[in-house]
Amino acid sequence: MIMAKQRTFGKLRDREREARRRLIVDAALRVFATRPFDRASMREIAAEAGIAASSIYTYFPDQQALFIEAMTRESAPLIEKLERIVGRSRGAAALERVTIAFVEFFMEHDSYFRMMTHFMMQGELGEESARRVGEIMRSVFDNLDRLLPGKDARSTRLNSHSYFAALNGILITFRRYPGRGRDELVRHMRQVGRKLAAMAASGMIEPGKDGV
Amino acid sequence: MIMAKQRTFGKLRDREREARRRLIVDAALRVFATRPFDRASMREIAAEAGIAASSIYTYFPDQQALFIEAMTRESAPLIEKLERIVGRSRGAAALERVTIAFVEFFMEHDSYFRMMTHFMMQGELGEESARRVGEIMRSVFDNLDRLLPGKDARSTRLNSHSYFAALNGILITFRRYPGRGRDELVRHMRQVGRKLAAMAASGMIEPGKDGV
DNA sequence: TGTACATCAGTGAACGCGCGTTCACTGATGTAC
DNA sequence: TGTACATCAGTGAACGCGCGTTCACTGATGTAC
Repeated sequence: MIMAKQRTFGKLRDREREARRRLIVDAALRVFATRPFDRASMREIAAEAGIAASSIYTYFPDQQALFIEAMTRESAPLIEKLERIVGRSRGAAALERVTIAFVEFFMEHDSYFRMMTHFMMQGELGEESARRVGEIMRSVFDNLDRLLPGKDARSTRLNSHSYFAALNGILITFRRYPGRGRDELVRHMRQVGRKLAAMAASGMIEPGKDGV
Repeated sequence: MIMAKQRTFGKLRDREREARRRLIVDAALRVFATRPFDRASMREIAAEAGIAASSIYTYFPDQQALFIEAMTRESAPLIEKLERIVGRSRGAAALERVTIAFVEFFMEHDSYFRMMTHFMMQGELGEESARRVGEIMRSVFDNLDRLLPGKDARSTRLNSHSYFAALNGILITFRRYPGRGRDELVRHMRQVGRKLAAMAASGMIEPGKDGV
């Protein structure tokens, strides 16, 4: 009996702990919506969550762990969106839809994009962080695989890698291209995206394999 | 006479000033070879140049100006390399050569790549800085234009933008892909690059326009 | 049911650090007469 | 040629800032008897 009771209390405590972690991550995401993630301080996130900065360390070992958690959370809707598109269409049209979705998503989630590229570029991640970044990337690759089938699994994956790189490049290169307004840039990125999608459709998809 | 003398002295002084600016930029580049540019402090660059940190401010208004100058300097050999390739070859082969050159150059000039993406992404550059970044990008576009002619000037430029984005994406995405060694990654990036080059060659270059 | 004790999330203040930049000053060099 | 003065590159120390993280402590809650 005592054991059972303890277990129940333990579970409740765990659930509360989880809930509090979530609140902190929520606060972090709200702060990230305000400013680039690398200018979001622990103090500011704590203030947004209504707790002391030191309290964050009860739930996360350090800043990077919190950031990675926030990033993982924010990636979920993108992955779902890609799955939905890939689930109901194929071929060049689907590729174009994925591309546009990618551009729009990252324009809406600026901090996430910066975080993702930051973590992809800096390469001094802890083991766990590297694992989680890798996992997000693989989810994207898996979806692209279904749109860009090559002559075998290896070649399919290479297609996905190449196309993902191109997608990233669009955002990196033109998100802040100097001297143009935001709307103009979004239009331009869509255009570049469509170009790349068309190019990939004609250059990558093996005839008769696109499942349409 | 006096005027002429003054002018000569003035010129000499200007030349010396230029030479000293160069020495500081040289030192900065040496430091950038050691660590990511965003961890290179003014103090460290000054130490490398053998002067006091405060002396840098005699030659550059602030850190960003120095960094942009260093970046501009470091971009010169890349542009020259691209020009050489484009000058003596065309079509799919040239595109592949450009792609490989791009990958190799940025693997050798890590800090430059990080700086370039940093400045492209952050978008809060001063007017002069934005102008210089834009200038570098345009130099690359101009060279790509000659390899990716479209049906008109507008479409040619769109091709170049798209391909440049893809090139950037390769580096961003795979330069530090977790769990792989550097050589393995370079091989992978070359492979991805060749894939994209082939794709662009078949999807972008208008038949009869590639000048081969 | 009441009381002494244990646990632990949460806190504010402080630590230690590193940074870009400013500023009063120096000393060497050039200028004027 | 010699002397008083002006210029200005270069300096070291300090300013002011913001940050991630630690730590001794608190007070509320749960536990044991």
